[in-house]
Amino acid sequence: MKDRTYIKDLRDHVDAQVTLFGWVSKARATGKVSFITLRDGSGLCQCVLEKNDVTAAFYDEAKKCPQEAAIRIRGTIFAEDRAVGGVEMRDVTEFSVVGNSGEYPITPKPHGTDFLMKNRHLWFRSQRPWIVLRIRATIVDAIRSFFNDRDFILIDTPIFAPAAGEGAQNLFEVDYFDEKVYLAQTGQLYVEAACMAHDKVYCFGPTFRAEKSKTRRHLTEFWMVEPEIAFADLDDVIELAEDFVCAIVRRVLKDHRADLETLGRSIDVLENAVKPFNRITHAEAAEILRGPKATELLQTDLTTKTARVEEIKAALSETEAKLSGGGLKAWQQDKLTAEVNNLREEMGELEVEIENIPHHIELARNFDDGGDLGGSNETIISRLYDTPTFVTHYPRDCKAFYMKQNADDPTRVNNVDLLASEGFGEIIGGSQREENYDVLLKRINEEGLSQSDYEWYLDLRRYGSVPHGGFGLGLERTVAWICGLKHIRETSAYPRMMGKIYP
RNA sequence: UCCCCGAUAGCUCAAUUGGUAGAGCGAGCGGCUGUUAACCGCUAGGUCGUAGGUUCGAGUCCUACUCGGGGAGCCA
Repeated sequence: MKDRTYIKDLRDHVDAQVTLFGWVSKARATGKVSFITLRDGSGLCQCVLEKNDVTAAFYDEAKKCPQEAAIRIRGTIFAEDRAVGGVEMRDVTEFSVVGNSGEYPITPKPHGTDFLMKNRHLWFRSQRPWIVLRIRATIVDAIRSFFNDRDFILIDTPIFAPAAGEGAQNLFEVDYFDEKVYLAQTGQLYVEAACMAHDKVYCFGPTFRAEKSKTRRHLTEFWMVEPEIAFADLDDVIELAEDFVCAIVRRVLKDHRADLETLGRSIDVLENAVKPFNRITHAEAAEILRGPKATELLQTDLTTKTARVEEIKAALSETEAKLSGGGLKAWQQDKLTAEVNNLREEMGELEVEIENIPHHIELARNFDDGGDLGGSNETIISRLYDTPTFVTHYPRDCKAFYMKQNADDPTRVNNVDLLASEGFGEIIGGSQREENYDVLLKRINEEGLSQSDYEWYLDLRRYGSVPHGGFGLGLERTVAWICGLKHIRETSAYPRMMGKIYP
């Protein structure tokens, strides 16, 4: 298979003969011309076969080629404005089937989520999921390059963890030779130890949460990258996070502009993700939430969403009247029915949102200064600004034991969360770590954790303890934000969620 | 754990107050020289999620269960 050209390179082969290998993504045939849209690992290309003396030997076979059959095809590349991608293959001289295809379950028509998830192994051949997984791969590469280029050392932290960090109810328990261990929910404590050896380190791998949440923001298995830096305070951590997120976004904009447009992602929103990001403290966030701005935002939401529902209702009755009016071709009926279904789906979502708004208003108004930000509050804060927003200095009592107590206000810690714009939620959580032995030990005891589990961790404060800190970035939430996906399951090739383990 | 919605052909969906189960796509066959979800004609394809109940009669009504979707709580 040496003589093979990839579709992404076809612009360099105009007027030349090439051989393509790939899968039939779409096929249409007329009497004497048939069109095959071919997909290889690099893109899509339309191949046009005309029935003539040259093609007689294989024309009928090619014409009957079903969706997703794997083929080899040789022909000449022409510049062609009518074809997607600007080039197409004509004057085909050779054609063969590498692997035939049966009745392919995923058709060009719409499918339901359940069906698509059960066919995830096939679904990601389709255009949108195909693009999303490519962007994910680019983001992973951007993450690795960012840290490697800055002399961070990669440390792989264990997935079997002996002790529960913070409360065992959201961890997966594993039988480890008759001993109870847990699947890691973070590599942070381990990466802190490595930080004292290498100064700048990061880990990047899967983490697990047994949270019984069935929402569009949760997976039970997801990837997290966690850098840790020595001789650093909270400001250093925030600066690193800011540079990091900017670098990822810039890389995706550079490599995937056309893909983002295909996904329908607003490029402007991503271009707004430049330094400096917006920065507020938890206390300021609380004030905003309880103040008129938050309520106003939600009231406006309520008005626009209610108006949209009325609009949809009008459109629905109009379309339904057209449908029952008769005199339509079958395909017109099909199209109108699809429109009706889309409208109904949108209306259903809006109605749930409208129902929740009063609750969210109450949550914001009565926000407790001593508590964590809830999901709806995060959404409110992030939607008030164009750039991603850092929220710092949360109350000590709602955060993990290892976070550095604030010097001016001991009820707060030097931590930071980064909220992605447009209500996509928290993509980063980080902090300066408590480097003082006595304070850390006191916190471990206060949280009711067993000191013996953390002796090794306390050692870091016994031998050359320095101010240090880091953060964790959730890969899937970042991909969802950058691609503008409303559901996190689409960011992973094989998403694991509550009640979902196949394929 | 709680609340709302759903389950009918391989897929997406219809089926009027309870009265013979339908369409499009996909599949198969035929036609058409430029298609972009092509088009035109024909063919095949169903224990209406499971188990009970009401009724002369249940896809339709009732109960329980299973599975799925969305949300709340909880969380990163």
